[in-house]
Amino acid sequence: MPFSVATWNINSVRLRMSLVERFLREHQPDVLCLQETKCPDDLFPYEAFHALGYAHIAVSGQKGYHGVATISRRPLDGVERKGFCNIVDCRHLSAVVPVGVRRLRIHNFYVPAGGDEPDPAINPKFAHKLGFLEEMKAILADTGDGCSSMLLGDLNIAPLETDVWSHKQLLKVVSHTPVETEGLEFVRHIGGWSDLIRHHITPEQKVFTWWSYRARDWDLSDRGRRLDHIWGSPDLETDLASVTVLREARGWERPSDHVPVIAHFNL
DNA sequence: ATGGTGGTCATACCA
Repeated sequence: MPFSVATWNINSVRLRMSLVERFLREHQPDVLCLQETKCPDDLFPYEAFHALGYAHIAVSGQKGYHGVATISRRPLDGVERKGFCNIVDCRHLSAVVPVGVRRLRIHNFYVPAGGDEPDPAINPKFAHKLGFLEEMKAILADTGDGCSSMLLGDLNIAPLETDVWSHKQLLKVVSHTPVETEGLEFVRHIGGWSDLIRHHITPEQKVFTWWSYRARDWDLSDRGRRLDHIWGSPDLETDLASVTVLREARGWERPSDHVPVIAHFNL
């Protein structure tokens, strides 16, 4: 049975609802995980999603900052919102999607960006990011309940050398410092997760999902990073059909600085 | 070494 899931840091769902609608019409993923919705739950644009056939929506939003939402054409069961680092940020949402005889738990994450200075001693935002990673080690691919699992979202870290435009020039830049890249890889390994984007696109090949707003010509300079991820329990590796990074969406009118990433499965 | 752009919510804060 074909099944697809997408992740997209939308940077304000209300401002960019027309882009979301275009994406859903053109790609029709079964499940869309949004980050940085910047939208309180009571103001979420439910109706626009319902009109496109997405009847099942779980949100964890707050005013102005952060916020995640999981939008689905199939029922969502067992919705959970985890808190991290004793801060009331809306950065996680999980739900279980029944697909045929199988059940798929989908964790939607928005990891803290971490500020500019990569030193936890002087930058509380970076300390928060490292603390968040520490607590993410508890999110396991196999929880023994018979579900396959996915962990996806804006993890704000580009772990591999080919996940950034210049490994050497970004080694001291937040998102690609060794403490972050090694930390994220540890979270992934200890949780038993497979990096599904890299399962489909070899590590030799550069892949980016984010390009800064500050570049004069993002497309020409191509100084991107792979900050958005799709991880899965190892059983999903054999079910994975393809992964699409929708680079063209960065060139849409008034774009997000992140683009959608879609994983297609045969479950 | 610096500033570059964009969103939120009304003034700086965050990315």
